[in-house]
Amino acid sequence: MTRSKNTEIRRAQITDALRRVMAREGYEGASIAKIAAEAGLTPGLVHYHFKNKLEILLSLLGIIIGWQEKRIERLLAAVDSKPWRQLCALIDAHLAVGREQDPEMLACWIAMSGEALRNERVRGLYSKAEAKWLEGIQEVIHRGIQAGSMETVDPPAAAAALLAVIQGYYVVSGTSRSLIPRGTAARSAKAMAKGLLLQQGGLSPLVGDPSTMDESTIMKGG
Amino acid sequence: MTRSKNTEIRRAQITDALRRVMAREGYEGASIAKIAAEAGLTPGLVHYHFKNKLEILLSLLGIIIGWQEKRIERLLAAVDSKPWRQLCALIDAHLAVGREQDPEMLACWIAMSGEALRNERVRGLYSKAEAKWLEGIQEVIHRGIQAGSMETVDPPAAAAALLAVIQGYYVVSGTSRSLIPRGTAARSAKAMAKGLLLQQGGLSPLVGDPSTMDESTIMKGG
Amino acid sequence: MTRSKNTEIRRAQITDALRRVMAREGYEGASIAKIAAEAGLTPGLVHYHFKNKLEILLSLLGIIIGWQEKRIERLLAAVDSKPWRQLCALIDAHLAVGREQDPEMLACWIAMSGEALRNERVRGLYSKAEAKWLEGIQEVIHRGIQAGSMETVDPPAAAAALLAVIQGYYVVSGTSRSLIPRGTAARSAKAMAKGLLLQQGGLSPLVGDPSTMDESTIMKGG
Amino acid sequence: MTRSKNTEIRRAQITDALRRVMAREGYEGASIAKIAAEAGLTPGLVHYHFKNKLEILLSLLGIIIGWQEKRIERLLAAVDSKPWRQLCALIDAHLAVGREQDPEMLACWIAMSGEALRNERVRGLYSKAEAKWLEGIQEVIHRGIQAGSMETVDPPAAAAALLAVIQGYYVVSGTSRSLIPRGTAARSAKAMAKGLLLQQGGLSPLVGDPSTMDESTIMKGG
DNA sequence: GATGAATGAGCATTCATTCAT
DNA sequence: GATGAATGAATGCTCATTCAT
Repeated sequence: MTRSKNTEIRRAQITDALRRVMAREGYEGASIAKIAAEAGLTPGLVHYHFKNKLEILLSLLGIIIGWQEKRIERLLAAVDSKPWRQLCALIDAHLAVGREQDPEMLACWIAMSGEALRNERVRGLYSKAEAKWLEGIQEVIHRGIQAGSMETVDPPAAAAALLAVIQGYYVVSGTSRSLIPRGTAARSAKAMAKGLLLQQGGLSPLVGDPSTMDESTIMKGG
Repeated sequence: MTRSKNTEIRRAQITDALRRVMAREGYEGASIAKIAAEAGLTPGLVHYHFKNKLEILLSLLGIIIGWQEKRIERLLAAVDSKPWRQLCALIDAHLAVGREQDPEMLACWIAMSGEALRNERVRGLYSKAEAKWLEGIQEVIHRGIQAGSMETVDPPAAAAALLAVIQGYYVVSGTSRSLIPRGTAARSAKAMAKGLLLQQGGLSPLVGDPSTMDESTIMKGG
Repeated sequence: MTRSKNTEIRRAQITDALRRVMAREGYEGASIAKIAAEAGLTPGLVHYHFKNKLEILLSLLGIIIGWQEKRIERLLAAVDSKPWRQLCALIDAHLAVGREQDPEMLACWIAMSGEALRNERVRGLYSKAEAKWLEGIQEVIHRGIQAGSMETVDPPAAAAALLAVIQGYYVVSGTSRSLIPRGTAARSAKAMAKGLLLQQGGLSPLVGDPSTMDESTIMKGG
Repeated sequence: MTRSKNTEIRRAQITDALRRVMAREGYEGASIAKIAAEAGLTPGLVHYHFKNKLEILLSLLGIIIGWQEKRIERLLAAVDSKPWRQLCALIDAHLAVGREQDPEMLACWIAMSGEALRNERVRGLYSKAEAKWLEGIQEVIHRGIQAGSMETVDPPAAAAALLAVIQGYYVVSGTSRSLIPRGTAARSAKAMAKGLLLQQGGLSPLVGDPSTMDESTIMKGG
């Protein structure tokens, strides 16, 4: 009696199984049979709980977005923290050694980017996940500007740049791990954030049209 | 008597067809039948010129690497150019509006990253392409340090960071184009390069252990 | 609730369909589509019950071995029978007119010998089937020697020779049926058994090195 | 000019290539491409010289028959030889250690038996090859009977039995080599020939209807 | 004669999905 | 809810054969 409606449990099992299989074999490679086996269920049951394979992927994306949301909320909730502190915490949350994303999720994320390219619904949710990231970063930048500790002419561009940095480290570390010296990702990301969000006097030309920029301009800035 | 060979032409046709189909449908989705149709050939002929599907992918990767190589060589050949100029040129070559990678190639590149995760031979070549990028960046940084116009404690890390930025912009612009304000990629990337390669006095703590960093330290730097 | 299994029934259907198709078209000629059609099933279902085509062949071989085993056990179980009687029964079981192997199974057996040449797993099982035959023959010869009614310097060689006779009649009758006068196989095989297992005084030189043998030696024996 | 009409050379090359490939891979496994490669030719050229794959097989069979014919003619030409000598020579020619058929031809022969089962033209020629064997054996038996050194109520059956022995040793040694003790084939075959062709007084019941035969009958014979 | 390109049918196998039980 | 059978379309690939050169 009371044990009816285990639907949610089953859906979670299946979604999580997709995550693990997809990390190993990609989305196309994650057959219903493999997902079912990974979840300890039968293929038929998978389709009882999900209309089709795409729905499982969307469910997984939804869960990832939820995690993202919670993580960022928690970080921003530390209201008393200074903006730079929060930004560094945000970067560390994604890139710091030891606290690094688990490789399974990383492979999964890269695989999803491929699906996002060609499926509108996946792209919608994937964008939403990236947008959550972006919002968090933007919020911190906004506070930094308010507090006077950050400075940029184009806050959305700066936030997008930091998002790109994080995504970029994901892809490169997933596909050619050895190219990134161990433990440098978070540190470099912070240095780059500094470049984006601390305007040094005289350096602005560098940020401007590169065609008008020459070595001497830069040297002056340095 | 003996019929003349057209293998190279056909291989080029097929490879290019894969590029176009893969941009639309991913690697798994690019069936031999679709590739053949795209190239205006029959499926059997595709296998006459390529041992299997993977070989077409590797052929495509090889071509991309060749392009990369040439592009970077050309940029670096302008020996008289100042390092910062060269670095900006490198960044522009990959990210500047107008000269942007064609979207087909971009989608293709993302799809390949997924294959690189799972297939050793693809990963090998993919890494090689990334390594070519990296070499170019490192070469410029090296010159910049020699010339005294750049400064960093960890050149390989800085180069890797810039590689990640480029890859990151690719992925984000491919999967959620609207998140990146139009025309800001190259500009932001240069600002971040500045953060990496221009050490401002007193700012080093930011680059160091974030746990020892507080707001005041950063302010001093700015 | 849970649907009942019919795998064994289906596997038997499919295995038997292979036997029939293979008799007509050989192993390579027995496509999954043909096997499925012969069994009244769909090709997909064949692969639901068998991992691949080879497994169907091995299943068929296993069944044949089982039959062999039972037939021979039954024959030998007649313990009180005299060895020569048992040997004749064994020969009759394989070669006697009327009780002859069904032609389908015979064609199947020849087709399998071709696969046994090339595939290790098939060869292993095929050998096992032949070894079962051999064991039966050897057991009877052993009893014959014990009882003093049979005589040979090399029992294993004699048993192998009788195995070859049986296999030989199979192949010849399968490939050029008219060459063997109807109804003579079992009779001739018994005469040959006599030559192997009844040592006549003075005849040994015939069995020895043929180079030392001349007509007069043989005549002495006869 | 003079070098035109190399057709026969090419046909021989191709036929011989089929023999080698078929020994390794069977008839179905011997693709035109493999045959061509083995012969050092191009696939197109194979079809210039042979209408289709079957014709190559028939050509090969024709050659084998020719060999058979010559071998047997040579043996029988030694008219002065005594019949038992000739029979032993015949057996040795096929089964004796050292002079054994080359394994390539043996595998080839087994593969052909499979094709003979289902293709009428192959079966026709295959039978013809076996018939040549048979003729040789029958001729020797005839001489033996004339000379009084051999004795049998059914010469064709005896000849067929010896053919079966030879074919049987081929198959068994091809498919499960270890079952036949090394070097015993020819010796056992001769012993069996003796059983067939030397009627010992009182033994006839064994050769007759087995249902009328009992142990005592046989013991009398021994 | 000879080459290599091209075709089209066929192959074993995989798989998302449906459905009877 | 849950199972396992069943389907049918697709996939990568092979191959005998044809043909322009």
